[in-house]
Amino acid sequence: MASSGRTTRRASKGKSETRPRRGEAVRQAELLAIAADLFADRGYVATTVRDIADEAGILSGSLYHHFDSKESMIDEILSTFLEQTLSSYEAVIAEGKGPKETFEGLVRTSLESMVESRSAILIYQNEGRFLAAQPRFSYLTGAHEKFEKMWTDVLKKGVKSGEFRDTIDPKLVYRLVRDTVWTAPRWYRPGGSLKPEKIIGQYLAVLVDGVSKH
Amino acid sequence: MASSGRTTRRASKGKSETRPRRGEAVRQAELLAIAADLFADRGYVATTVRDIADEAGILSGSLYHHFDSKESMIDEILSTFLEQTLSSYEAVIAEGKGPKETFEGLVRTSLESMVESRSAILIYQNEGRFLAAQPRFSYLTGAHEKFEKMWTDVLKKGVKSGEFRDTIDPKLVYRLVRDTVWTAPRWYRPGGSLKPEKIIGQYLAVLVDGVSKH
DNA sequence: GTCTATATCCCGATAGAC
DNA sequence: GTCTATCGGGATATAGAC
Repeated sequence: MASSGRTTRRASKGKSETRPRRGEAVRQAELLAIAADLFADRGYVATTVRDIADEAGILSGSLYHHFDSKESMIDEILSTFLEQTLSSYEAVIAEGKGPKETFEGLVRTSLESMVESRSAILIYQNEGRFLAAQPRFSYLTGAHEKFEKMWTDVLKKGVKSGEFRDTIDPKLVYRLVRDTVWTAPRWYRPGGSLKPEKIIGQYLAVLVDGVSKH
Repeated sequence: MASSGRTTRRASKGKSETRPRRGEAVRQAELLAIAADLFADRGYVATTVRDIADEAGILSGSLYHHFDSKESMIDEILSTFLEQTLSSYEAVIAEGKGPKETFEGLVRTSLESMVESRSAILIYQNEGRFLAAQPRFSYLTGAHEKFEKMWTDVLKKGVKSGEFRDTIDPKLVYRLVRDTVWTAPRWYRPGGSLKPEKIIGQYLAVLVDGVSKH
């Protein structure tokens, strides 16, 4: 969900709406998907609201019926993505397996999210640092800290259990792994001949072997 | 060097120049360093020529005495960086050591370049894809192909020699390693307490162990 | 080599008709 | 829910004085 207090959608004025069939939420999601692809490909600043409207087949002014601002669009995209990621990480950890399997699970779920959330990951990677400086996007820092704790906890447990080498620095290895899995969407093409399962297999082999004791 | 045919600097009109002492090249390098830091921190599109001029203590119009355009600045920054990187990779390979040592050398020289070229690496990573689509920056694709060949050649030799696992896919492992080493400048801070040698040590341990046969 | 002053363009966003 | 029309602002770049 979007950060508290924000209104992404303009307030609706009447109580009964005549037409829907497809609700406003559906239309909003369509427009957000278009915006996300453009933000990911060209960058947030370089993408104009006219670009987004063009792609949607409407005029730029019409976008403001659905969203308060360009900023609220990227806000919605990022907060939704972070929610999903946090939830998928929690699910992996809740399985209660050993450090090695949990580490594998985190790598796997991160890479798997490329298929559905490729644009959001790219936006998170490319625009995150810049946005995190603004109060409206302070939740980015919060999510970042949760992620770091989850990953480093698993790494530390693996060292303690003897499965991982005791020479690894959990914080640095976390950064390596995080940067690795979140950067793959730069060249991964959904629907291409290179399947996610192959990428996951190769990445798991290098990363798991890279931290394990032999 | 900049790509052929471009004139980054305005043509000088006279034959004898009265003043230099510190040549124009020095002043240009100063301004480029300022621009590179801003491009890296805020993004190329979000950085205005006024930002650069402010930081240099002059007015925006004055910048155009030194450079044709904002675009020629990023061009100069990127082409210089790619030249240096290519040259450092060639030096490592020319040592003629085994696949493992050569692989280590490539990782090491990439990470070491963070200290001197942090901004350029960030710009290359963040703006490269967008720029490569323009004819002026087609040399980015050329450099990219050379880098890929160098890295994958080393990986293939390691597989052949038996030092690296024969299950690795050189192209995919190359992408993992490349993304890993070029993403570290996102969080590395020159002059901070986290020394490059420590990062290099941890990264080498994971990556070399991750590809090696045990 | 820098400043003054400005041309030209395009951005995000708004008001109100339909 | 989209279009018409437009605002106010800020962008890159230029011409010429100093």
